[in-house]
Amino acid sequence: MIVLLCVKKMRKEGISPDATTFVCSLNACTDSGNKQEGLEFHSEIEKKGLLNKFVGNALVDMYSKYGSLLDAQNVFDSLPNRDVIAYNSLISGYAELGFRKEVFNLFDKMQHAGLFPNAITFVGILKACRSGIDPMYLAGVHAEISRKGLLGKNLYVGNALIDTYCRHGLLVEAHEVLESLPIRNVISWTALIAGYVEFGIEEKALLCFDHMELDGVSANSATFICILRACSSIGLIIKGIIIHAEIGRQGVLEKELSMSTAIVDLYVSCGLLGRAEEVFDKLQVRDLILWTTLMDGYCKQGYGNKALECFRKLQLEGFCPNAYTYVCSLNACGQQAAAAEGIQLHSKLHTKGLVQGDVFIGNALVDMYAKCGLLTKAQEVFDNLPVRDVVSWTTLISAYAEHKSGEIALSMFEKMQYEGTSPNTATYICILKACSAIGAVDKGEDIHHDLTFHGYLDSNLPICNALVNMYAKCGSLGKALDVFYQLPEPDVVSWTSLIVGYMKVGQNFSALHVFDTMNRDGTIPDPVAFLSVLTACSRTGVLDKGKEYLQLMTGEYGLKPTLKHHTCMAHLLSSTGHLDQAFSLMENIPFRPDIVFMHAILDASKKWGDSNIGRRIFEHTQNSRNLYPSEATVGIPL
DNA sequence: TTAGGGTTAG
Repeated sequence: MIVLLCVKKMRKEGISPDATTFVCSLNACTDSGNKQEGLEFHSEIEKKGLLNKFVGNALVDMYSKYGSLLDAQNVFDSLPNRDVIAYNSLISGYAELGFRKEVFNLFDKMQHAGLFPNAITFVGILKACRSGIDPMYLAGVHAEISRKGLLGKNLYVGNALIDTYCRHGLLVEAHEVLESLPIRNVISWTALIAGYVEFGIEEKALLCFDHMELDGVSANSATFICILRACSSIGLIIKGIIIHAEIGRQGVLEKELSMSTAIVDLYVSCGLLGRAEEVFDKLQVRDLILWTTLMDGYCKQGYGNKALECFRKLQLEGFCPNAYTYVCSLNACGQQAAAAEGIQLHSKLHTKGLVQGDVFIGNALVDMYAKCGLLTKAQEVFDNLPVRDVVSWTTLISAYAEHKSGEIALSMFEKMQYEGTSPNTATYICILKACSAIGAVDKGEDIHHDLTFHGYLDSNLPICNALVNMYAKCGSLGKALDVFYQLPEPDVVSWTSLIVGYMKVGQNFSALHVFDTMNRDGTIPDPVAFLSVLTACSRTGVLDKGKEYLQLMTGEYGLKPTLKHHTCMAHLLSSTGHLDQAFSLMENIPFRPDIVFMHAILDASKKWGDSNIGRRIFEHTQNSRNLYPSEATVGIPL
């Protein structure tokens, strides 16, 4: 800005800018993004015939940085002699926007012209290699950089190489490059940490962060943002709070909104809504990304209503929702089964042309309709999508699997592959769920073979769990056990699937035994595991054990029982003749009992011939709403 | 006087 003011002052004093003045002015325009003034300088330069090598290069650089690649190319083509700097400027411009072919053409051309690519050229080449290239090619570029001895001398090249490897998920290679560098700075470390976070290897990201500090390199805001994201993803709230305090000490928090966004994301993702709101409310300036982050967090925590409230508020504050915001609002509508609001959003998105224009929005719409139970609408939106990706298909398959249309889910799974889309982890989990819902164990076995063939079972615990669960629910306990015993480290989901498997074939005492084995094994039970073991208790009528497990759940593990847990206990109490205790449970739990709960007691009161309890239940029912007829039974669904 | 690296919601 100061440069441009100086030039103005110069002109007032009657001094004409020369080529050097123009170079400085063009750079000032480039840095400040002052496009209009840059264009004016360009035409003045042309008029005055001041286009020398330096001015030309500054122009190429300016247009490249503006992303006006046609203009950059035109200036470049008009230069009588192009040096390495001209090539590098244009290469960087094309690389920034992902025009790989142009970058590689220029790279060849400069060498044919007898020019030697330098470190800066390779930074551009690496940027062009961020996506869409064979990793083998990247290894070749790496070899060439090493051969030229550029890695030891120039930190920029090393850092760009780390980043490029990371973007391909080649984290071992990226880490090796970092280790091999004679000097590393905060950017080298941050690039690697970002890579680990992006590919879900948060533990390694955190190790790198510690290593970096031991190396004497201080984190900056970019590093903090990455590490906060790691904490948020794996729910490492204590570490997150420590980082938050550290950021506060360094006083960098107020400067960057993106850092506050990462902190809000951390708290909301770890369920500390109060803290998230506190940080959010204190901010003087807010942007759409911050609002959307809060909305997304609310959705993930199951507060779709709060997310929709945000959606209204942010618009009142004058923000115009973008595709991300709409995706979050659609998620919230689905979660709340708010069909009316969802339909309203759909028509708005349709008017804006976003339904056809953005596959994420299309997918979110399919999901919203599915979650609202409007499967015909979901199918209709899906059919009209101009592009369908694996997420579109998986959303639809999941919709049918969830709504007891396992057969349709299976046929969609076939159609998806026929139309050339390969299933991913999420698709396989959905389709295995569909198989278990309709007892299609044969189809499940076919999928098992596919999964083995594609090597999924060696490393993918969620898929293995879905397989154990599918065999268990289909009553093929032996096959469920076969998969289970192959698992190097079964988790609570694997164990719970096995418990369900034993119950499915009526071996309820064995189910209890599995739970005890899991506990001895050191696997921490979750609410679903407790629901499964309480179901087994209620089926076998072992009241003492049931009370023991509930005590374990609330005492040792500090978990809050849900209505379903209480329903198991009510069933257990009443079926063992303790109707009074069951009734008092009903009166004392912090939930309104549903029809399943009522039936659990009513059935037993018939069995024990206690019409008095029956009457009391009936009276209680009269006072309760929400007692729709239900197909649900006591405990975990088998 | 001209070229270069990491972070920010689906």
